[in-house]
Amino acid sequence: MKKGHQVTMKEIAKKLGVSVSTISRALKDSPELHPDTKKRIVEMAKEMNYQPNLLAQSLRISRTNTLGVIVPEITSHFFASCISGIQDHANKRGYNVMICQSNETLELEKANIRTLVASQVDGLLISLSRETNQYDHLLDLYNREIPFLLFDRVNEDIPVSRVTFNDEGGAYEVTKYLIKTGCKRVMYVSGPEDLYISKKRKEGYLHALSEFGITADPALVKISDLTTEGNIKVAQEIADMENRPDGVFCMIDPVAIDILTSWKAMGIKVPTDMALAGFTNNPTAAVVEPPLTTVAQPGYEMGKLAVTHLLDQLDGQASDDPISIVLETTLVPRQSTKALQ
Amino acid sequence: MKKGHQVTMKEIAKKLGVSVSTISRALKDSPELHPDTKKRIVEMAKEMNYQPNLLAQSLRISRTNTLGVIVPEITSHFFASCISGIQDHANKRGYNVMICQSNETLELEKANIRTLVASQVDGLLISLSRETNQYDHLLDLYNREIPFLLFDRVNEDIPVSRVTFNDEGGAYEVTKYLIKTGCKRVMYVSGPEDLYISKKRKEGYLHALSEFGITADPALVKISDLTTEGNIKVAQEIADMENRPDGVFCMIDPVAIDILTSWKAMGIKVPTDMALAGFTNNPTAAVVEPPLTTVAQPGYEMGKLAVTHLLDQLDGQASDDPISIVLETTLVPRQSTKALQ
DNA sequence: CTGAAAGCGCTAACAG
DNA sequence: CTGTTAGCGCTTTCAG
Repeated sequence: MKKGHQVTMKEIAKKLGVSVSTISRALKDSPELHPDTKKRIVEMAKEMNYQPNLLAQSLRISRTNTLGVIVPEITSHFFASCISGIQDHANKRGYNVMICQSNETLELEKANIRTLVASQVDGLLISLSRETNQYDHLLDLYNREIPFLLFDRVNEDIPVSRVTFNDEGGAYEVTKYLIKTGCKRVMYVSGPEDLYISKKRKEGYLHALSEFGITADPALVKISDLTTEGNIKVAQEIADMENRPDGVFCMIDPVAIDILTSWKAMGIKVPTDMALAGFTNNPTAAVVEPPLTTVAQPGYEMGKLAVTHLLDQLDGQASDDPISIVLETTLVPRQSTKALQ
Repeated sequence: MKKGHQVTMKEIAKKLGVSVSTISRALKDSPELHPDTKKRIVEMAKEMNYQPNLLAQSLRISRTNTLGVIVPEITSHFFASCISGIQDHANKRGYNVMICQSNETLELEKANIRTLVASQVDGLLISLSRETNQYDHLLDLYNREIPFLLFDRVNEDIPVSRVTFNDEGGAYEVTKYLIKTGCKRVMYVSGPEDLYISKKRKEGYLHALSEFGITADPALVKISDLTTEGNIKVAQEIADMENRPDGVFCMIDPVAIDILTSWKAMGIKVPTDMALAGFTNNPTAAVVEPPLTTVAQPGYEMGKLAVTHLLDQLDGQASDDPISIVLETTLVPRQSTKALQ
């Protein structure tokens, strides 16, 4: 299939007997131009259904007005919300967005960066894959002075702006809530330990424990690989414990939901036998039975802040010095935990 | 913030004392080139960390190897799955993807098309917004011979390939299932009547009724505007009916879930008082209580088929004549309906 | 086997 | 106010 012909400035110029530069000027509403010729040109352009070739324009002005976005998984509701926020606010400022997903692999993350850079995007918004434990590709971006920032899944060693949630604070709040609703032995189900959020949320968990004078018990921290199978395994392990926890805080909602489902099948009641809480506030969290207590992370807002900061840097409204933007989370109490007294 | 300098072929040429065309040939592994010079060039390119400028390349060969995708809503799990399928398979064939969302508005749909076309994408994959009831922008694409196809939210009057689900068949199956599990009065809760899927699924619903010799009762078709408020209103109306249905098939899962939630609050039991079924198989459908009987639509697969067909057309492996690809759906029986006897 | 030259569509000095 | 010219980075004839 071959694309049909696109009208160019040259053709308008020929038809009107003027030069291409005049066309160019007329179409960008240059002041130094006779109003009449301008009018003639604009009308003719419309009549011929002229559409500028952004490729040529970008090549010429060496700016594409396009940003690249890399997320681990587009089908995750949270990342989809981020993208939505990024796109809306990029468009608002005249920018387009190219979205890629790394499918949680370092290899694709690198490949995505390569093609986005080759496509001459003006900047990049990146959320790291789970696999990413080495950062040459990011340092390379940094060294080549390609503007980018990290959001949500960040690394703190790269001298670049990042947008994160107050993960520690959110985890602290939910753990505190579990304790205040009567839990004496609160467990934390973490993801792989090298993940940024695994660490941060554990810090919040530990912080809450210590605040209530509870000694952290290593038996009350479990690690899931975050697959459904892994989550089910953890659910089983907890059920098998001689001295079960009475409250379980899971690093992310899907873990909590898998555990909830497993427990249901085993006849374990939530929250009476054990209370359960998650993190993220996925749509599913609201509809499971019982509805899941969790911590809301406004993804759209994160996307908006991230893209706004990057664009501010690009057009000089913000300093190039890296900053860290931290969004607050909100505890969403539901029925998977007991009520406050 | 200014982007750092990017290495160009010119610079490699100067450093090596050869011409730019030689660099170009070496980098695309042209056979008519001395192996030694080729090797020297490739090594130098790597050393200098050369990255081709896709913009310049695309302008020259008038092909971008980029496809544009427009979906109504990126945060919908179904569309996110489609995008995922599109992206994976586009990448596999050396294409990039630019994703846009119309936010269910005609205006943004048009604007998205305009910028994607201006960006010289090689083709477009479009799923129409709910608002789209006029098709000039698509006919324009058609007249300008820009390759595109429609998927899921399609219009049948545009002479262009489309990829859809067998909506009628899916609706037929689920209605039949409701009848076979004992429902005598099955209701259909539709979306706005001009929507393609509203019509198709209604056809399937009516087909099943007639097959069982049941006369369609206009009181057993309700229309929701698909907002949560609208859905709740419908739930209330059903509850208020003197002669309630005993089975309700909703056009999409969110409607069913909102109704389920409303009914729960009113003390109506599902499926004993009324059975309930949806369509799409959203992640939430599996976790509500009771789990929702629904019809699965493999979004990833749809994306894959759509992009594969478009790329086949682009590189001549498939005819340019429009075809209609219809994917089958799968009934997913769960506990929101009674069991088969 | 390699180089020179033209040109993709556009913008931006520089002249007039 | 408008045209001429050069060139963004790359590919591709056409010569040699």
